[in-house]
Amino acid sequence: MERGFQERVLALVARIPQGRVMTYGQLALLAGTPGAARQAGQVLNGLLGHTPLPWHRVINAQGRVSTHKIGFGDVQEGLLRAEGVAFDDSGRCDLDALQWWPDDAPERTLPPAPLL
DNA sequence: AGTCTGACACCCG
DNA sequence: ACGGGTGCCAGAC
Repeated sequence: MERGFQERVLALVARIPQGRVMTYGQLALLAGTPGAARQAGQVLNGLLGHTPLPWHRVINAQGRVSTHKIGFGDVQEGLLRAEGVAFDDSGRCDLDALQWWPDDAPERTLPPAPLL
């Protein structure tokens, strides 16, 4: 049943707490495939509308939703707002404050610590 | 500081 | 075996 990458991404998405977010690149990283951010996006693209998973809690590294193309932009933003996520005028949210990392994340998949 | 562009990486059908 | 795709990053404007 294990499909590998896809299943791991979905498992991660399922764990994102309400009011928090993860990025595509982050999902790929934690799924064990750094650089496969676009594939993470493709995985999510498949389940829009027919999934119990909190797909709307996944945004891009710029802190903005990437679903406008597919017509789910407003929906996603609305769902996040309902959870307390604030978006500024340019449609961005504060990733530093809202991005969620699993507590059991291996150290090498942790966010780069500021060295200064 | 903000926005746009192009090269790049990579799983899945 | 091959190309697409909800991205990412670095560099230019």
